[in-house]
Amino acid sequence: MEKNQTHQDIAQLFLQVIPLTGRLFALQLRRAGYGLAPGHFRLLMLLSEHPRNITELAEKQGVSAPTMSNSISMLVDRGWAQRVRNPTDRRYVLIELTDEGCALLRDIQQTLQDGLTELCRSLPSEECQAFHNGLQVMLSVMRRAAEKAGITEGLP
Amino acid sequence: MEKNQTHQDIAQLFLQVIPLTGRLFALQLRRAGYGLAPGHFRLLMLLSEHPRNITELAEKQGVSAPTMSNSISMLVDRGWAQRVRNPTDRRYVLIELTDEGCALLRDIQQTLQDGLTELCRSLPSEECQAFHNGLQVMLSVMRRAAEKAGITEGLP
DNA sequence: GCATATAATTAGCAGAGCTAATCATTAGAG
DNA sequence: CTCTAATGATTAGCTCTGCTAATTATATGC
Repeated sequence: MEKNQTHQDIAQLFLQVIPLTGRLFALQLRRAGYGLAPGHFRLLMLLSEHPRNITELAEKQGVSAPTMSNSISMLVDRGWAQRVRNPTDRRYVLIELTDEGCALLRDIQQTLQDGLTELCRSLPSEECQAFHNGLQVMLSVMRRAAEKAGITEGLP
Repeated sequence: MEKNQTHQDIAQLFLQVIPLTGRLFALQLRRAGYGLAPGHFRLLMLLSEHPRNITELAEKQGVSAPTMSNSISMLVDRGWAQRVRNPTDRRYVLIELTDEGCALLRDIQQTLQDGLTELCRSLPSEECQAFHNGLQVMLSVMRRAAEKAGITEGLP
């Protein structure tokens, strides 16, 4: 029973912190002025690993294929990605980041990272450590959740 | 220099785990079938504390007043909230949850909580503890971030 | 008592999500 | 070999969440 108590506490904390964090993430991204939605940041990260096709991206992102197709069109229109038809099976369209797309991702990552690093700076080192450990557990938990939800995670 | 290394690690982990978590959160909410966006969940939580006016909600949520007005209209149309004019200053509109709105929030909270509790069940107890500690630090960090970003946080 | 400030809404736009329908290409059965 | 399935991507048409600019209603203050 004691352990279930902890699980409840975790769930309650989680439901407080995640929506807040999500709002902040969206807000920072909006203020950065690139017109990127929160989901597109992850999309850029997926593409930065290696080119992928629409269907795979849609699955990994947990959205429908038409939605992904539109998102990619947006990235292409802005010069951040390009469509490449697979010559051996011409049904497939491989999406790859352009140099500008890579630069954009690096830029946004750097901005967000700087902000967070700044926030961590005033943290006592044991809290820093706790944050770090907690994030590691959270990542593994969320990866299992992703698997269960059918959105194959796919980041290294 | 060693501490900055930790900060970097934290930031990188954070940028991996938060977008993934956000996608999962949005997906679960979409699949729950209430037609709620991730931000609306937090909005319901804010309203469940006590009634607030549009401007205050917009600030706390980090969106513009017109956007908040529209979101509230949606909640009202679906019977989850109601507008009440403040009689002493009739410019203000206080938004309060209806009983249906409270029930909806409880319902969604329960669903999300159950899913997370289930995921935690298979976690070794020290990882559970690490997750819990990490979330506490994260909450305090995000509250400071919210303050810096000008979205006064306001949850207890 | 009238100008100004404040709270909320409306108008009008872009973009992200959906389903259903369509187009292009490949794979497979006869 | 051809003609039907299946598969991948897109288009069409909708809803909803964001935004800014403009409008309406109410209070405040000189």
